[in-house]
Amino acid sequence: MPHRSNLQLFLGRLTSRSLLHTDEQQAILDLPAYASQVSGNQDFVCLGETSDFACLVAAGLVGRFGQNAEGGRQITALHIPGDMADLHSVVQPRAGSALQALTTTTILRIPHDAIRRVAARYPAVAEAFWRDCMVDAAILSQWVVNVGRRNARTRMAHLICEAATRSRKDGESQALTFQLPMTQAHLADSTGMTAVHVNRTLKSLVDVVKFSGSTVHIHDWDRLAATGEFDPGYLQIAAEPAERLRIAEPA
Amino acid sequence: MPHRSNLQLFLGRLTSRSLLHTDEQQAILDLPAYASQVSGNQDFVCLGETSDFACLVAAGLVGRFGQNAEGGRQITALHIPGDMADLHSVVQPRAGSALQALTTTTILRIPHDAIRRVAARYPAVAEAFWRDCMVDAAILSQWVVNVGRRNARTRMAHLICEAATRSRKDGESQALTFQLPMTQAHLADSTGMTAVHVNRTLKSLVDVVKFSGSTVHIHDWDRLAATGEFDPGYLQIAAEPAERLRIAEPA
DNA sequence: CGACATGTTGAAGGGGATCAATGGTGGTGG
DNA sequence: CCACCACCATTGATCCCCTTCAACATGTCG
Repeated sequence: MPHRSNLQLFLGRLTSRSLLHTDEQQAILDLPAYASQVSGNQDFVCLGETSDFACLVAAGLVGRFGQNAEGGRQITALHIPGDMADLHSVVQPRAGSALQALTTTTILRIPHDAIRRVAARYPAVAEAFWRDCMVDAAILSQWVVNVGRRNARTRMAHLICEAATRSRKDGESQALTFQLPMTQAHLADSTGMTAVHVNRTLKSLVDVVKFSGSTVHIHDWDRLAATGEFDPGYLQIAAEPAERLRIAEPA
Repeated sequence: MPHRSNLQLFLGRLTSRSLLHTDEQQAILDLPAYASQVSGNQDFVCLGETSDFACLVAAGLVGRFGQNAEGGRQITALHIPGDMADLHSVVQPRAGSALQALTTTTILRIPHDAIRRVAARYPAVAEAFWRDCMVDAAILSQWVVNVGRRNARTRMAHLICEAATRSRKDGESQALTFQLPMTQAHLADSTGMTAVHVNRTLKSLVDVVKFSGSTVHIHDWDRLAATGEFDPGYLQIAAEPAERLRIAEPA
């Protein structure tokens, strides 16, 4: 199956927080997936739409968008490759916000039916799905704090720290260079700022972090994390297998 | 059992969105619950703490709190009676944010064990729990938009509309008077503003909505909803039983 | 009655928005 | 191969929403 490696990436996300047996892992890898390309700044899930599949990001970058009455856009979540952008749609099929590709993106559509079948057969998988959704919620909660109670520099630094940490490959230490194909307008929509002010803020951070095209170079992680008031705990990235949880069918 | 009516309220929340059979409903009503009082401005779940119970709000008001480095507080969620304030803790026992009573509050502590047993025995209940958590996430997502892309008047109006709609009793139409025991400082922490500016903003809304102590009087719902850009869809309050979902064990 | 939380009001300042223009850069087609 | 165009980054000038600080009023509860 050609999509195997992408499902593997998603499985890696799950197993970094939840303990799954090999048959359960296999069931996830065997999920049917239908690839499609979406070009930048194009919605592939629209507000209010009812879908019968969930979207796994295979490559590129996806943003969840909200909007105010004047048309001002606000990104409420970012999804990088390996993320299931709308796993919640399994349990709540009517989309409460739009999903848009921020750059050319490949997504795998996975039918809700198939996901539900796996979740019904393996309670530990259902639990892992639920937990994954709750990590997204924890991130959302941090974003409220970020936008509500931090100034521009801190917001921007926090966003970059989060993106860097989430981009980290399983087992690796913090990468100081990673891909983040966002324009300054996207950064503005993520932080509740203006594109103009994003530009000025990035300039003020230039000796700590630097964008070159779609790759980010962090020169001083400690300083970036300090100015971003960043504590990675909420991302629930288990360092040790022992920290991974399994509630279903206790041994 | 003395806590029966509170569990009934929680059950009502669940069944307003999910279809549950009578035995499943009964299992929820039979959950063990240990009441405790918390006085205002007092944390009862602390950041980073690992808990083995979830907290059902029986009376009063609860806020989930985040903080920035300078000590600025940000409320990221409000929980009214009938809400399980940290249902997510079932699947993620380490608290990512603090829970604080905003006024004198009664909470019922329900052991994770018991909740897990019910969820394991009745998949439809597990699904209802998951769905309930996703409604909280949808609210969180709206808060990001609110704080990120709306001005003070709109923010405040939106918050009040949301509180009013959530306070609505099952089956009733929109109440124009309801309890919301929050100080202006609490409102400020919920909207990412200053207490001073909350005061001025409320004054500018005075012919649409008015606080008297802890009760809110809405004089003109339509105008309040319009200035708050409020669309209740995200709260997923099913008007018709037919809109309620059940995925497990399809008929 | 006194202490303390909460609400109210004024004055001044700033962080970020807004508006507008210019400079890069990559893609595309003639 | 270059002209053109769309998109993105950058910079300056001005404005205003909201913050900050400070004082005072009001209420409430021991």
